[in-house]
Amino acid sequence: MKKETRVRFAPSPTGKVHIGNIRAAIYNWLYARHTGGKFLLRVEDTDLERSTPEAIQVLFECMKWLGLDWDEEVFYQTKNVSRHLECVEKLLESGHAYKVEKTSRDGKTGVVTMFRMPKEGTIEFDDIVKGHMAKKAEDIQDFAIVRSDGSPIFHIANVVDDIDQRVTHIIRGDDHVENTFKHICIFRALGAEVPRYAHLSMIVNQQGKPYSKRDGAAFVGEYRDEGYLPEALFNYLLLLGWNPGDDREILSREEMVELFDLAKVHVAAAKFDLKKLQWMNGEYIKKIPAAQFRDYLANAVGAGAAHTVPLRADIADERGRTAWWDYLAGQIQVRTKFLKDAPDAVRCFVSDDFPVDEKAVEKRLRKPGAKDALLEIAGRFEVVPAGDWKAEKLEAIVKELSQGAGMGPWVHPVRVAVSGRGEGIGLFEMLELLGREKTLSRLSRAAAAL
RNA sequence: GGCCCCUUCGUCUAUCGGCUAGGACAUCUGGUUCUCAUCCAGGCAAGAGGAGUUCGACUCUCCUAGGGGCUGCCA
Repeated sequence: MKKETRVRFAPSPTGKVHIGNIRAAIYNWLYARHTGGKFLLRVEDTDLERSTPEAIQVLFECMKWLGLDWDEEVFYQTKNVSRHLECVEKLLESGHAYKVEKTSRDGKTGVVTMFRMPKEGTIEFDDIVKGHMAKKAEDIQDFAIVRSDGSPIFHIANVVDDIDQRVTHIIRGDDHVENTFKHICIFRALGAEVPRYAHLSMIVNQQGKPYSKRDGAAFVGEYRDEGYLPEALFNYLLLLGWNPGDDREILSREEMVELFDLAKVHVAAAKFDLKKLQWMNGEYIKKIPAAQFRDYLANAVGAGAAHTVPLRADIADERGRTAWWDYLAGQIQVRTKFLKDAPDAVRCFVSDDFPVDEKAVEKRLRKPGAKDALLEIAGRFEVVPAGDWKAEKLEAIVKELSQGAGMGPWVHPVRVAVSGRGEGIGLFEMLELLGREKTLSRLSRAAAAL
């Protein structure tokens, strides 16, 4: 029987979750799901000074948001310290480690435990993405594994935990390649099987530099706050360094799991392109089921599950209200780039107290002829009975008014008068949704203000 | 400095010795249109440089240049 694949995502909770980091999590998760193995989460919190509970909470939230569910219990590195030290004892006994008095960079002097690197030979491994890697043992210095205060250092903790968690594949950032040569030596010294490695290239910023904390938009939570859909971020990050081998770019989670292949992961660093993420986000917004999008909007503006239509007393029955919301939501969905911006487009339909864009007023209303246009249109609309108040009918009226000269001069002032904005859903659809009464009252209110 | 890795349109990428170098995003042009979007049609745009191997090189080898990683009692 083939050994079960076990991978782990092992962040250190010293800050917010970085996009490069979360991409490593995505790749690990996909590899586990693809192989039917296990995806483990290990919190490497041995840096007591910088690790915080808040960072761990943020980590969990971000993973949950992206749909990265892990198997088994969360493994906290600090809880395995006795095992780390036990293994250090073994290394000391076998001569793979030794103690020495050292002075650190910041001037502290104390006794640390060092791992003894082999002095000759070559250390090699076959990286699933980078290919064959080799390094002369003499090029690697002995390195510390226990601090002078007795606490284990990353290298030993990381390896011992991987042994204890029975990790079979280590998929992590490129910045760990050099460590890998060291870690392989520890695995061997401990008599453990060396796992397979896959090192992922970095994601760099618009300037082509590795993301740093100064970059902004480097943290997963910021994308959520900006209104990006988790599916879009997930898909985008996946494509930064991997592709299914054909022209498909928008992939369902199932397709991703089925097609993901570590061997096809790109070796070179990839630059993060916000424009493409935005496009992808729009694609995913279009894919939201209509009813779900409609409910999101209704909830966002307080209409809730009852789908109330505050401005339309004439729409009384439940079916009519839902149909009204379906119509509105359908119009808005295709124009939505960021989910969080969509509710603003709804305000003028549910309240008379809607925001007004002064620039639009200046451009479309405070113009010679605008007032007359509003009054003229209002006059023509007034004779339309409530039963005929449909987009097609209203459009026909304005078409006739404009006599083939273009509806712009009529349409623009009306739009701003009834919605307070210069852009939005089709005007006649807008008027139909608003209803006869509200349209007429807003037109006269706007005309009176001019 | 030393060791290691990387290099195809502006960006993400396809190509695994036969290429008129394909797609997507961005951008530009045109169409649809009442605005903003959507949608449709089309355009611009790439193998870092140099040697070598080969009938043939983006693809293999070497050198150079540029970029990156590591070189901690951080992870």
